[in-house]
Amino acid sequence: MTQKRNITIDDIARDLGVSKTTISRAISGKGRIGESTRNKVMQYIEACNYRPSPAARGLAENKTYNLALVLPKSFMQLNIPFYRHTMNAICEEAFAWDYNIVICLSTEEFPESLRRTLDNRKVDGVILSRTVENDGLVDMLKERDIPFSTIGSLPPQARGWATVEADHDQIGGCNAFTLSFLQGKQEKVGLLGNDMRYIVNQSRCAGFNQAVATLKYPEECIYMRSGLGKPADCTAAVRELLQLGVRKFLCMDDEICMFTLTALMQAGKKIPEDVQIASLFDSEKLNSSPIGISALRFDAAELGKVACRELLKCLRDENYDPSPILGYRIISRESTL
Amino acid sequence: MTQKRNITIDDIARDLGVSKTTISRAISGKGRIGESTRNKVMQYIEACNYRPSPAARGLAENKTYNLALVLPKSFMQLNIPFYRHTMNAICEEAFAWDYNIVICLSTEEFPESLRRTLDNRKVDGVILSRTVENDGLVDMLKERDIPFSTIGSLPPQARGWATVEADHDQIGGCNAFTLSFLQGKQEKVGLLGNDMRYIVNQSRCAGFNQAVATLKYPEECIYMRSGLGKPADCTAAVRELLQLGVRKFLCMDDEICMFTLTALMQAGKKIPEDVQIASLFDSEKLNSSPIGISALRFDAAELGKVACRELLKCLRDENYDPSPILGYRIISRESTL
DNA sequence: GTGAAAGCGCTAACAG
DNA sequence: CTGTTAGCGCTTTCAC
Repeated sequence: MTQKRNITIDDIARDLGVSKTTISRAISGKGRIGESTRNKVMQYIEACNYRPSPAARGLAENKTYNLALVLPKSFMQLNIPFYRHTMNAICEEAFAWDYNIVICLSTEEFPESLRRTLDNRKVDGVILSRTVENDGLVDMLKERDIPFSTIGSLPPQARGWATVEADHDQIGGCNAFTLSFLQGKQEKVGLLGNDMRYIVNQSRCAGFNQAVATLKYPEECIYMRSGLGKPADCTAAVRELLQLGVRKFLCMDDEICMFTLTALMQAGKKIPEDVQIASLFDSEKLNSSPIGISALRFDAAELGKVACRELLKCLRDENYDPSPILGYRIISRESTL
Repeated sequence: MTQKRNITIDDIARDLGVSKTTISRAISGKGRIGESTRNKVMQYIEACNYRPSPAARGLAENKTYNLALVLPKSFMQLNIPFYRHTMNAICEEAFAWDYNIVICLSTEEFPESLRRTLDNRKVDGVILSRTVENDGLVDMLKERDIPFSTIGSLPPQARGWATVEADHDQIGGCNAFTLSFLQGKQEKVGLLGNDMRYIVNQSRCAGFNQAVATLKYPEECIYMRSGLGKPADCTAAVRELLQLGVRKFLCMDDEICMFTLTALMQAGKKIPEDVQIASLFDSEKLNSSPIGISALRFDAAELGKVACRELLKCLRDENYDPSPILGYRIISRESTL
């Protein structure tokens, strides 16, 4: 029952007794065309359920109507809510523009997937799902001069390389959050984080530093520990800080926060009576905590959506915002009462 | 520094003083071509870093070199390790064949994403990441006669509709696992699951039933409860079964298993002394249990890989296995000692 | 406002 | 073994 050959623009032109140019114009809306002919064409198209071939259009226009979303392989191994939410939003936004998302599992260590996708000219633009220091992928994109947007800010030396650099107001948010976390009597505070090569961690750190500067917090009351990706490392750091008399634990992300919480509870600490804990990134992971954790909330989905949308606008030569900044919300829960 | 226009097959033909057909043949390997000319061409191509345009090739061959991976939106909201692992493997396999994966977030309730991708002829084939009863997506694929493979078996009435129907030996695995779980003295057993419209749950149930039949387990000792997607529902079911004297809890998947475990511990039961628990699906989620949970292990990544590979073989007109079945492993841990 | 014709870059008969 | 030629389906000058 399926027609062998797909119906083409020529078929329609013949059936309607007009030229294919006219059909093309009716569909694209470009060029001048009579209202009546246009309606006639659109109706016919609707009736026979015609769809232009993107391959042919792509060849003629030198476009693919595809965007690459670059995801680190670790996204596949670990449960990282942030990536899921951004990916979801990106797919939805792309759909709204009649674009498709192709997945590239690439990092600087394994750039092949993205590289070949670019070599093959399979996409019109790229979305980088995270930003890292000295990212070879960014260099690759810049060299080839292909439009791309980043989720998260680029490091200072690469500022402006991306077509779109979308981020939350990490610094402002972390500044405000730290300010409220540290209010009241001055106590020793620990800032715990994982990999500092991630720009996002650098920004959070910067926000924190702004806050302690404002508060004129003495340096000897501040303890920073990073590289705590493994639970054991985090536990060790927590033990050490407890020993040193730290009473406030600020975690750079949700995962570190859960590690820290576990370590704190193992140490027999009562929260918030004995010690306080909070996270600079809220996520559903914090839900598995027996106690509500105060956290800074960012809208991952919105960020993905914006990163995708502005890139698409650029590809369409519309006005776009090259560096959209999104807000934050401070969520207060029992852990800091 | 980037050459404005991409280098084409014609450029090479001209530079090398041969026809473009020759170039085409050298690249594709199809048709006869002299060893020496071929080398000459390949060398030149290598030197100038030429890549054929997939858009042009696609137009000529009526192919896209893209595959769609259909994922339920819930994948984006929930932490479901299975999807992550299959997706990872699928992307890798596609990469190995120089194909790209485009993501369609679609379910029967929201088929638009897949539908439009097909309407636009953006892909050569489709991979369905799960199978459900009466899936509208399957009908859509079959109607359009587009090659597709499923991860998981199709329901009986749709058997054979897919190009490739890849699955683990759910029935055999669940049979064997149940047999070993139920060994020893005959006790009341509960089978807990979520949505029975998923074919995978039906298969697991079938495997379980085979086992109890073999063991001549009396019907009044078997308690099945399904639709336990919400923790509260699961807890209620567990309470009820405990009341009824059930001592063995077999869970159809990792999530239900964690719910059940929590409910059991809340009820003050000691495992495995008081009650035993096991899961018909092993995953990293079970790691967050304080006690090792016996489980049936399937290799999600391998399944995704096979589903992708066999589909690709089919698209290349190579011999392929339309219904690959993968094995399982029984993992014994403390929960059933 | 509409049409003719020349591509876009590659594949695939069909000759030689 | 290699070249000629005619598309694939759509966009886009440039005339009319």
